[in-house]
Amino acid sequence: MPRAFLVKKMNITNGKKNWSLLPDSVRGDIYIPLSLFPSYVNEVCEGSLAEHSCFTTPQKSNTFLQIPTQVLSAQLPSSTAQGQHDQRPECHMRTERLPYVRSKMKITTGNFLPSVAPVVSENASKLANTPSDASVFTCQVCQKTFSTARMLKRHVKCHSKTKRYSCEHCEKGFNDTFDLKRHVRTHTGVRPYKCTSCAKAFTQRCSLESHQKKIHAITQQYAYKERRGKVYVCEECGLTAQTQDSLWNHLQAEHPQSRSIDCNEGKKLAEKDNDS
DNA sequence: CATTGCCCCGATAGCTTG
DNA sequence: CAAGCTATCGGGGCAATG
Repeated sequence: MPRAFLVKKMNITNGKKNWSLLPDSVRGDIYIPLSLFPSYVNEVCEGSLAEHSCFTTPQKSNTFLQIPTQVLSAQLPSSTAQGQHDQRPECHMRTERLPYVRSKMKITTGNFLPSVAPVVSENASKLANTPSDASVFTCQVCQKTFSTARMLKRHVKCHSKTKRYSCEHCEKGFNDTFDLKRHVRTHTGVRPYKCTSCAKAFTQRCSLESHQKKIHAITQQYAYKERRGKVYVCEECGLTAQTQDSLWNHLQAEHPQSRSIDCNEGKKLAEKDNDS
């Protein structure tokens, strides 16, 4: 039964939040009215063309899109919006629905606010002279900029139809193994993140932290984007271990048939090879 | 040594449910 | 409307590779 949360609909409410007023260090996101998105970009995104064509070398001129400076400097087209549109056939749950358009776009460089964001590489070259001296790599599909080619290359995949990892339960595709693993928990019911104040448990850490903050007034003492302690999750029963060895022992004792054993076996062997 | 791929992560949007 | 759920995607560590 398709969950309705997967049936996303366009909900571009201009002015819902004035993201341009927020410093990137605080939010890093801006909202893009769909009306500002050039229609021909959609055509460009068809098929795998995006994956092949949306690179620019750093600082080089960008003639792929000619979007007015005043438009882009305030509101850039949503990359994920187009990506989602293309990705519809990947999931049967989403087919024959309105194309889901994410209104959010993350500004990843952190070096500039939307109001002063460089539009094309002429301005980007100026950005390269910022103290961080970060190069700017621009996606030619959505004009999103990245400080490294590596980030751009990965971003380009979101414009592509192809998903490398698919869920064996629902055939939904993901670009990231971790995203797939996290998704599978929705089928297996594994909820590794348990609230210490009540009996509730969650599939994602942020859900737990949100719950603790709202319900128990427990605020995590972490800085923005600070990493929490790593937990090793048994995807068979949801048990969490503090170390890989603990998880390994648990798997051997409780789930000897688990495929996780095989995966961990490989890692263990690799570690042994490295040690020797 | 630079690049690349894999893996894991947090932040958050947009949705459903009660 | 608050709480909870899930997907998306950028950031970054680390090991493998050329």
